[in-house]
Amino acid sequence: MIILSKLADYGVIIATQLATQPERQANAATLAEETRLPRTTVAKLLKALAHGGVVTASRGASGGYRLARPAEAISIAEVVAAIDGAIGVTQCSIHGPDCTRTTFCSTKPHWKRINDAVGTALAAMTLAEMTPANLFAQWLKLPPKPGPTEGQGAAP
Amino acid sequence: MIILSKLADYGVIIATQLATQPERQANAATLAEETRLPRTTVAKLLKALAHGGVVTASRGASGGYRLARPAEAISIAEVVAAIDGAIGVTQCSIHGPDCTRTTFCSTKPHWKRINDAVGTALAAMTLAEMTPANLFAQWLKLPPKPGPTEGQGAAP
DNA sequence: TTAATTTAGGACTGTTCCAGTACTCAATAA
DNA sequence: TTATTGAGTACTGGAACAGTCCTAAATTAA
Ligand code: SF4
Ligand code: SF4
Repeated sequence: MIILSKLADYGVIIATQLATQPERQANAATLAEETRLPRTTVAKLLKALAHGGVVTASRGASGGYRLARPAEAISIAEVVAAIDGAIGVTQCSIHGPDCTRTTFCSTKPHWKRINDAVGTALAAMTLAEMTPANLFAQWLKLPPKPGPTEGQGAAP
Repeated sequence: MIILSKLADYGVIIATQLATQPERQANAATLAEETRLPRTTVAKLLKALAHGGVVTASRGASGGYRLARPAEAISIAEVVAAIDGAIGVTQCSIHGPDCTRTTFCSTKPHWKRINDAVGTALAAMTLAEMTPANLFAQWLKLPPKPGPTEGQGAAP
């Protein structure tokens, strides 16, 4: 059971690539080469990322994409949501009363806790932490985030 | 982007139904009526749950299913894995070097953290906590998990 | 102005996998 | 024996995914 779709996975790769050189403006073809992904697929994903507000686009000659915000301020959850849509564990977590069982389903109220925990897991990791440079921090066993961390126990 | 498949969702519902009366042995048809799910689908799911070690089956007349262990010792992750297979965020999290990009993928090493966090979220919730009876604890804002088996006593 | 570049926005297609059903075989109790 | 119940497998329709392609619009350079 793989949670992320291939495209969402690739989307994170592309966004991470942009995060390595935040100032540069790269076009779709260049990013495709650097990430070794199909050009057409990269173009499609960048459109979705732009639509989701993760990257900003400039059209025309010498145009391209760059991150809409600093990499530290973009979470993996945002990138994934821009491609695969809102993240939720069950159908009722996203589309509300779309599921016909919503009126009498006994497990429905309990899913919220799991839903929040999963969402937190994806929202806690930023693009900056996905870059290769950040790998050093993990090798050195530095604390992953100096700010609010250790969010294992859900405490709403 | 819905994480759980419908069948996994239904599997948790069925397992939770069994958890409400752990001593009883119920057959597939009865569980289907109680959960208001299609009989054939329930039968299919119970087979998968039995295969995954979540429930034990007794064949023959007056046969049926019951939980393989106390509800407090069965996590949601187990139930989901019994139906949808091993849980992982990316392809490389489960099938290892199946993805052709595994040798040069820059994001691969970072997914582990997210993968663990998601797995923990699903492993932390037990079937006992999914039962309707446990809903009282949340209404009273009691600590979600006082201990492995301490939840039975009535809360003041 | 003209031409080249680059993204925006759909439309399209083949494939895979999900969800549900049906059938036969094996085991058990009355 | 015989009715009951799960085990195992096979099958099908349909939805969603993954990938490609085309035309229009915006921007820059000549
Ligand atoms: S209402 Fe129940 S069956 Fe429907 S999506 Fe929510 S948990 Fe699943
Ligand atoms: S190796 Fe990279 S592209 Fe392949 S599944 Fe892992 S993260 Fe995704």
